[in-house]
Amino acid sequence: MANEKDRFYDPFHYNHHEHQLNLSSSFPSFRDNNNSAPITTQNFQGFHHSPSHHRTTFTDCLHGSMDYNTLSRAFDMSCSSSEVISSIDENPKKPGAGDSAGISGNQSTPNSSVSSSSNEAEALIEEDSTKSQKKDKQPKGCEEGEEKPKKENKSKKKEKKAREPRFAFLTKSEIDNLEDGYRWRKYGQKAVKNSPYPRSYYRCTSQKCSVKKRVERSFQDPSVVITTYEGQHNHHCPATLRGSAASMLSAPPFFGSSYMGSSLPQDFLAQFLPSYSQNDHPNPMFHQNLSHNLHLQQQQHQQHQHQHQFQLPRDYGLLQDLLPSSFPAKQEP
DNA sequence: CGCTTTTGACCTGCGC
DNA sequence: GCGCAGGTCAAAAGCG
Repeated sequence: MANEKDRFYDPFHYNHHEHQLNLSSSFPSFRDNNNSAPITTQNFQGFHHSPSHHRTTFTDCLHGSMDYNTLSRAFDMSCSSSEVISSIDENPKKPGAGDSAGISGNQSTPNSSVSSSSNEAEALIEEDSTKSQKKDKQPKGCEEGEEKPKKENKSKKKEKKAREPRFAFLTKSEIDNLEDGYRWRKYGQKAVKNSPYPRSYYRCTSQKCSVKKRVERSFQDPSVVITTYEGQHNHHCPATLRGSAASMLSAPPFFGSSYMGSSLPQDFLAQFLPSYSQNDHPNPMFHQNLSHNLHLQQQQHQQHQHQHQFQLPRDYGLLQDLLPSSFPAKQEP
């Protein structure tokens, strides 16, 4: 079933000094044509060696059916303020691949040198894609605004409702529910098989917005939070409307203050912005916030390097001080 | 009082 | 068909 979700794109390979995160090794669908060296457990962990710090260090790995919509959706929604280890788009895997693996981690990857987090990322994707393909159920009678018994509703729902695309992030944080500028209401929590950590289900509290997110902690690396967004907000980020601090939230986490002066955002933007024409982005605030934030951050970085210029959310707090020594330092003017 | 969280029950789909 | 696991519902409890 070859729909547009089955298209694969080359992953990003973020090379910054010797740091490289090549999650293509985790995803058989992806191979780096130029640099086949997969990330090893050592260099992956070295990259993230700081223990349980809240950092904004987007590394890379936009992956899977990574088209513009997915990206923009991710940028709009994934305002996680902690260290984003990887962002993963829904990856429809070939059928027959171990669906049961889920995030249980009992699957074997072709490349044994991938990090555990990468393994788990793959597992997550696998779970997402396969589940979303095979159980496209949305047994919500309440959405139609009618009060009917559940069974009646469900028996009616014969036709499969297309599931919203998902976008998952691995985030290194001690905080489970990361601030992303949107308001969420928790509607469920489930124990995850083979994991001591539960999975929480959240819905956007905005009316008519059906975006959901799942938050769970990696059982392999408890410092990693796996956040999976599903759907696209049909409204502005509430925090965006409340000043510059919030406006940061509307930009992706790697535009945060941690990277001021670093080349990563610029490099990253150089890859991305051509496809992000201002006219195209569904969220008019995106570019405004993005350019505004970058400009503001550069200005303030030069003037007040050691001060926090924004009213950052709780997990932004330590950003300035917590960059690992192995990470490229901010360029002093 | 209104909103959010908790939590047990329920539903659905898949594998065996 | 049954059991399992993921996902959702909704009443109750909690909170500001």
